[in-house]
Amino acid sequence: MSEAMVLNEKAAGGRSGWKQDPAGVQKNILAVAMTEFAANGLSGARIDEIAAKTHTSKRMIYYYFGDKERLYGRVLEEAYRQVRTGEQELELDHLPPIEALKRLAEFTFDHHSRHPDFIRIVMIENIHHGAYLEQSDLIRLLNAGAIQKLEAICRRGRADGLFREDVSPLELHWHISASSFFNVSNRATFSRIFGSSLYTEDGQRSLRDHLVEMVVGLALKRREHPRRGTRGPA
Amino acid sequence: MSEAMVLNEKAAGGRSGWKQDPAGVQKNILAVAMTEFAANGLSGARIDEIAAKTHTSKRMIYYYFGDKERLYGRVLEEAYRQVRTGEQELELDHLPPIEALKRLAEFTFDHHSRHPDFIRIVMIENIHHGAYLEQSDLIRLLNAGAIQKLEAICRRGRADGLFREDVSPLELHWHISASSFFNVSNRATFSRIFGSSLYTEDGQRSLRDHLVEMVVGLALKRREHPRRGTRGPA
DNA sequence: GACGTAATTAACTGATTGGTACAAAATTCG
DNA sequence: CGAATTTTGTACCAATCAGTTAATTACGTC
Repeated sequence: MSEAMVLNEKAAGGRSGWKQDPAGVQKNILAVAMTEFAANGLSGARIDEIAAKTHTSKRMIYYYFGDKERLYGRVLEEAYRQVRTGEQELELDHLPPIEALKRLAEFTFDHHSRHPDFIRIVMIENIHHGAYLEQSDLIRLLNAGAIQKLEAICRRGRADGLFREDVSPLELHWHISASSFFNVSNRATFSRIFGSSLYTEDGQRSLRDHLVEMVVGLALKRREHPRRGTRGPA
Repeated sequence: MSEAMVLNEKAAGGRSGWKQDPAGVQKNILAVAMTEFAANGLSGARIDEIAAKTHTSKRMIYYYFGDKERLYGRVLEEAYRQVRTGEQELELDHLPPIEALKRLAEFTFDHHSRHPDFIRIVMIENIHHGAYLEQSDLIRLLNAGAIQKLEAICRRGRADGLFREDVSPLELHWHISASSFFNVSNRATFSRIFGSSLYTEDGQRSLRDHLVEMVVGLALKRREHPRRGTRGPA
């Protein structure tokens, strides 16, 4: 004990000339943690590894974030914040409803592609049954307006007599999200099983364009009678 | 050492009257491991926990499967085997192309819903960048014919002049998979953010029916000229 | 300048983990 | 039947892990 104290005195000696930067340190930890959790998941990521990749020490992770799970929860919030912030830049009000819907679907597809770490964090969160998301008021807040753009488009589309009366912004959002998310989330397995042609530039454009076509088809009023008992738009 | 040997002799004494069942033990381990890996992921699952839930000892896990990762790899194969086996039961050849496509899309959506553990294992495998799937010849074999049914439908649809000439079975498969998979994989986060209305019986039916409608719309030849510069099926 | 608090580093800790060593019972084969 | 092999269980092990302790430096206030 007294020997350990002596050793401590020796080892700690000599560190001086530094400035406190609480905000910077927290930010650095969060950034590194985001990468590590996205790469390895909550269970797989290692605090020592995260600490080693920051400009600070493991102690500060516990000082600022409490424990591993709370750090992960903060990373989850930060991931949502970054992505939702990126979505604000999309301007649709000046476009006619059909154009606006297409633009939104295209943007969403590409936006997901641009944020693989966000996709992975959400994948990991789903593996953990959304338990950490459940505890976050911030994520709820960040997502509160997530489908308002779609709602506005649907209102306008219906008012113009172009969209179905029963079109559901929630479902449209779901379908757009499904394809946009899956495109990133399952690329590893899908491409290994079925080849990587869909993950080329042409393949991605095709997927995106067809998603747009399908979503618009879902939103628009039908113009034909059913054909052969099917309800296909034909 | 000699004391440990004595203790070993004492502890091991008294266990007799058992029959060897190598196949049964392996099967039991695989079943338990599937549940544990699906629940906790590769990193999060614990060998001791898996062993405790089997009818055997941890030693047998290593005896039969070598190590944790190889066990996981076998679980992955087994998951694919079960799901692909389930898909064989679908008979489509007697149906007209449009009906067959609809039936396939519906079946796929429901089939995914019925196998949450498979979905979770694939999610986990994607977190691990498909690295374990990459090492499996069996999975490749199991998936070799995964889109043959779709290919046959598209051939028939094109021959009947109903489907687009450039319809891609691969893309159709992708779109059907995207929605079917996302429906299970992201339920935890989606429902926490947007509510659970889409995960009721009515909501699921709506999602499935709209998926069918969209996919059929993608496959069918268009019957109209573009409208207002859009390429929507209108 | 003294004091109290915040921020920071390095070393330490007990528990857990995947895997191994040893031994015993069951089974097979010549 | 005996020897070799397979199957099985228990106890053990070194490394890793998330988290903690002790100490030092920086900073703000009086």
